[in-house]
Amino acid sequence: MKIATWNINGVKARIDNLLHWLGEASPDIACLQEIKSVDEQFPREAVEALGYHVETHGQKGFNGVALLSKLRFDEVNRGLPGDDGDEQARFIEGVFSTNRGALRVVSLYLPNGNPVDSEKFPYKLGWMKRLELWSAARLKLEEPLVLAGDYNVIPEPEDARHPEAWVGDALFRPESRQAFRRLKGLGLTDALRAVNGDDGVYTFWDYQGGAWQKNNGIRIDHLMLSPEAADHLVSVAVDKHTRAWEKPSDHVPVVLELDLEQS
DNA sequence: ATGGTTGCTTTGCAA
Repeated sequence: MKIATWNINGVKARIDNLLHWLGEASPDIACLQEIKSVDEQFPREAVEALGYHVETHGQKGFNGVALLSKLRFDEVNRGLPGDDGDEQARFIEGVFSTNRGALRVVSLYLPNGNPVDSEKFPYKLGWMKRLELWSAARLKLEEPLVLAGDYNVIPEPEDARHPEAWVGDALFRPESRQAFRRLKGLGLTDALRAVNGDDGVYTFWDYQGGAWQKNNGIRIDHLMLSPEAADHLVSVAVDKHTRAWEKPSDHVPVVLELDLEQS
């Protein structure tokens, strides 16, 4: 079972890249972020033609997440609980049937949080607290759970080519990193870190300043696994080559393989 | 070096 996450930075601008990547990577479940589209305008027919079921949680202009799955959805839940006033589309959960029972997969787009002296930073930290509470409740189910997405958090200095340039940024502020550590402390495994160690693997390179050419990257796209999912961890790969494509997203896909089968 | 790039809500905003 291959489960991937990719911030595609606009599904309408990226549809050719998305279809090409789905064809070559063939994930069983793909978690997309920043579709920047309302549900009605998501190019679902083109994706369905490749054998995927499509569930979206979109909004006009920005944010928006989606789940694409070769498996039938048993259940879909939109929105992160804990704040009825939160209108931003950043969270969608799908439930699937496997040979080991229910598998839960979340596509999440955590708030960026910049600038830190605006209301955006407390919104980010509040969102992370809600994610922690939600995760703690889900972990009690003792099921395979994959929390995949753009966390907008650089967990450690090793996750940036130039960590000194990120000091003070919402992605690297102590409060953001602490909240990420609290999430891990619940018992979640950072899959890419577990497989690769601290060896400078990145998932995002800014469009500006020749960041890609200089490998000035950061690792902010993460797949967090419950113990029941981590027990089945086979491999994690970063599809770095997509960053060199025409009209690339500034993020690249991360692909997780679990020793689970659909049923 | 107060810049640089991309996508959408477009001549501003969010990333």
